[in-house]
Amino acid sequence: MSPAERTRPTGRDRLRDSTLAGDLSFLLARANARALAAANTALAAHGLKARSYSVLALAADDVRPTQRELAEFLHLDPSQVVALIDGLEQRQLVERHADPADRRANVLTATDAGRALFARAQDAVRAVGLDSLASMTPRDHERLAHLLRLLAFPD
Amino acid sequence: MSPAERTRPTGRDRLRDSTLAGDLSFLLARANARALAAANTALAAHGLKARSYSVLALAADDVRPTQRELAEFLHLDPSQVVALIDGLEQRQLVERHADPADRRANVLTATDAGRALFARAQDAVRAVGLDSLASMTPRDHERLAHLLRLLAFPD
DNA sequence: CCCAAATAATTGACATTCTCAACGGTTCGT
DNA sequence: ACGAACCGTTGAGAATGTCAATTATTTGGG
Repeated sequence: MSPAERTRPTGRDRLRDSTLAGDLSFLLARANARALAAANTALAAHGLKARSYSVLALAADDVRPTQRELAEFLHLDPSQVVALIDGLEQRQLVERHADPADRRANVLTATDAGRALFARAQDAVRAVGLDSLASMTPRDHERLAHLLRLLAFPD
Repeated sequence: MSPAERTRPTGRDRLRDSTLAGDLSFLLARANARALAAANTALAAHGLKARSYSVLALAADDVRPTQRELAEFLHLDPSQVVALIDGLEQRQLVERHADPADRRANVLTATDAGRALFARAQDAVRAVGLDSLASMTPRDHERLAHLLRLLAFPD
């Protein structure tokens, strides 16, 4: 143990005791950064990232979203959705279908291969997700989800 | 009301009922995206972004962090911290001080102007932050902070 | 019905941010 | 004393974010 660690708080603790560390937005950002990093490493083996995983998840869930709906839901620019879907479509994981009700819009669906890959990717994400949440009771987990929903969907 | 809205769930609701929408990581990402956007628009008037605001906050809070500590705490690459501090230092808001205990390290402090700007920026952030949290009781607010801390600082 | 305005997807340009590798100066362990 | 590890810095290249313009389609008002 170094002298500094005995005589005064270590740098890590000084930062954790800071005003910023008590700020909800900061905690949100840091928790998200951690979850994102964990998810991305888990998904890398399947050739996915958090973004493409989210798109694939919605396509595989029979939500049949249009690209605009995806953009709003994932907080992305419509042009980013184009690139995202291009990548998945080239890998034959998803398909664009012209919406019969509005031929401007494309409805996104998953192929069988897309559903299969998503199932595997979901398992991988769940496996690492447990690391951080193992110490949290199911009750707290549900509480957290509820409170986050209030922030994620305020209206 | 359009026929589609009466006969089946609207696109927005279909997405919110999806499996992905129940995922904690997704809620975290979306809540963070919203908070970040709100903070950034509030900070723009002061020439700050969430990142530079965070750095300034720690400098103004007498935490005296080194650049490496900042990088770890904010989940940034050390090279990004350099650019961030360069910007703040050129505006005379913060100062780099060689750490007497370790001359490789720079300790960051805030100038009087930096503290003054931070105080104003903090007010601006608080003003918009209340919008999303107004419907949340102080009790829930504290619960959420506690649960997020578990995810943000797992060790 | 017709036309202007609004909307969905796409493209391309540009800025910002992320990620890495390399380097000089400093400290640490042995 | 010496090699390994570490801090800050620089620079390059990839990935992401942001925005304007374009085409095709829908919508609403006259």
